[in-house]
Amino acid sequence: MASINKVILIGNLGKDPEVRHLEGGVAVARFPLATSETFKDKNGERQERTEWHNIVVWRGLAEVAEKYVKKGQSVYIEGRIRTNSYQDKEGVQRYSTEIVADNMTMLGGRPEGGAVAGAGNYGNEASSASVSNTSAGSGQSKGNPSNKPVAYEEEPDDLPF
Amino acid sequence: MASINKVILIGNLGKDPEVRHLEGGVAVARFPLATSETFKDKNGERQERTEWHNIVVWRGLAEVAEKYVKKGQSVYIEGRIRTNSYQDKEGVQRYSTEIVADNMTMLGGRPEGGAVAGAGNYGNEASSASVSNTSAGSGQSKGNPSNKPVAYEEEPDDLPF
Amino acid sequence: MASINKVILIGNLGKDPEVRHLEGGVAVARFPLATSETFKDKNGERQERTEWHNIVVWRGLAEVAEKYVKKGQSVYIEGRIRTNSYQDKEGVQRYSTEIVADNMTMLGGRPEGGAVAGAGNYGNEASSASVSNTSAGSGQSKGNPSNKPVAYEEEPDDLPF
Amino acid sequence: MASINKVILIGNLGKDPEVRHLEGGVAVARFPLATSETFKDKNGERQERTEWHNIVVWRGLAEVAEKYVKKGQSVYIEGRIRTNSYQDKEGVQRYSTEIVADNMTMLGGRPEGGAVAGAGNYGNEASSASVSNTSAGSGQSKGNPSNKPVAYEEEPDDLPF
DNA sequence: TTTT
DNA sequence: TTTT
Repeated sequence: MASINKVILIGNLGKDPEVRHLEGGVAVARFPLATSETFKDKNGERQERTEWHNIVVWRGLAEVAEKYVKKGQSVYIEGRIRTNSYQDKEGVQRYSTEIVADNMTMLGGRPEGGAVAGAGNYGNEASSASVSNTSAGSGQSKGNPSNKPVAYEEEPDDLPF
Repeated sequence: MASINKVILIGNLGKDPEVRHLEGGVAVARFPLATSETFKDKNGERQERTEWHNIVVWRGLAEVAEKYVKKGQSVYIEGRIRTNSYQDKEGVQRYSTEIVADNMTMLGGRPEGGAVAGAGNYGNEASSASVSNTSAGSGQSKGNPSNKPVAYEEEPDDLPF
Repeated sequence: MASINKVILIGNLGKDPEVRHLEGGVAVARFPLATSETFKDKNGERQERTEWHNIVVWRGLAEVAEKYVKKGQSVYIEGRIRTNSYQDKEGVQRYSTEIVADNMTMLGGRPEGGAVAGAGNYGNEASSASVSNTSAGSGQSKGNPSNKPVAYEEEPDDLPF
Repeated sequence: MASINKVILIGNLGKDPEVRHLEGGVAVARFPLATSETFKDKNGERQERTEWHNIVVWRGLAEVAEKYVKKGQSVYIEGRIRTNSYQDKEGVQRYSTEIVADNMTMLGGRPEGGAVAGAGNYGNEASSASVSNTSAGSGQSKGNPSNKPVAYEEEPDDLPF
């Protein structure tokens, strides 16, 4: 059936990406991304609300995230919403929502250390669709022998990442 | 800070909208929306995965939803992601993600009863930005004396709906 | 430099797609797509304005367009804006804007003949990213010996279509 | 009829905005915005293509553009495509495409003079939906006695800007 | 030149 | 947990 599931975010990373290399060499990176909006409450006072998004990127984009994207930086994300369900220890069905990104573009922002020079610095490298999403150097294991995907991290070939 | 939080969905309603009228006459409608994607698994078999989105619409759009949108129909939704947090009965912090829609356009689809004639039938009424989002006829209470917003349903003037 | 160029349209085809097969078998389809908006003029009268978009689709999507998409139908298009420049016969620089689609999903609508049954009928076939955008059967020329791409229709491998 | 016409751009201003104040005090700003994409040509060489978009912003956003947005800066634009038609001096029908923005967010970038301090500096002021789009201080004419809207710049109340 |  |  005709279906669209599309998300566009511009926000700042709350932490450095956490990168894992699954069996077969496929990379996955995760990081929290903050978006905030300001509004006036009923007393006319300016308020701010921050939304936290769990971003997941796969393969080539994950390796870009690993190398170039840091806490504090601003990125553009294009992807889709995905809600995973699992059972908590009491056996209750729980849900966890994440954004699977298929495009990520760095916009600059305030990197921490200082190593990353400035806004848009790695724009070309990181940009968007041109970053290959095919398996990222399978075989060239980057020292991740024991990492296992968590329960809801199904085999990458099973799902349309 | 520069921030964008935008969602675009095309999907089908899993149920008729549930509409409530808060104090002051502000309407809120909620309904589940399904999007699905097909992909090949590692055996080359076609698989389908359905994503369920919790849609929330306010004020004028809620009244449009109440009158014209039914289970099975296809709608275009534009909005933003919002994650509410609450404590479950064990005191554990839980999260619930919804899509607050600020544009909703009917695309037709498969209404159930038959009362709704056809695709796009009410398109003009329902369409998008032209639907007023200012308080929907405050005072003209539609018989909802006891309904109280749930905990995370804060006062509408407190939040940028 | 960090750059995004993204268009999302839902509209109706003004004509059947015109399909051409370039040397090498790459297919290109073009069709006009109407979007319309209604608004109140200063006398409070409802007015309608229709926008016409020149849609271009390549390769696999062009073949989907050729087979399944007809005048009158409603489609979802995702793509990017592209403005071609050329000189008119007086040597004046002119511009022509088109939308290069990389995702096209049929939403139904009112096909003419009647052969196309109903809304979303070919949704699965046509849908989105899963439609291959790799060269569409090169070699299997579909009888297009003399068609040459127009001036601004550069070699497909030269441009990121 | 169900119709969507939506554009999302991130790019850099090619010039400072040109602002005009129509009768009634309504402001309009225009500026060219560049987006660029890189791709490999058939020789495997990296090529870049730049797209120029004619951005138009009205009312409150125009005044934000006038005050805070400068050549070289990076902005996020959300709007819709609009193609105006006119007759050239030979009486031939010509078309000119522009993007009417209804959301503009500054992302920083490379302002020229140096007066504008840094990335996202005026983000809060400029941001998005919160910028009023109602008539921008009618009466407080900013010294624009003779400027007349060009032919295709119809009365603002006639069109859904 | 579409659709409502 | 980010940013302004």
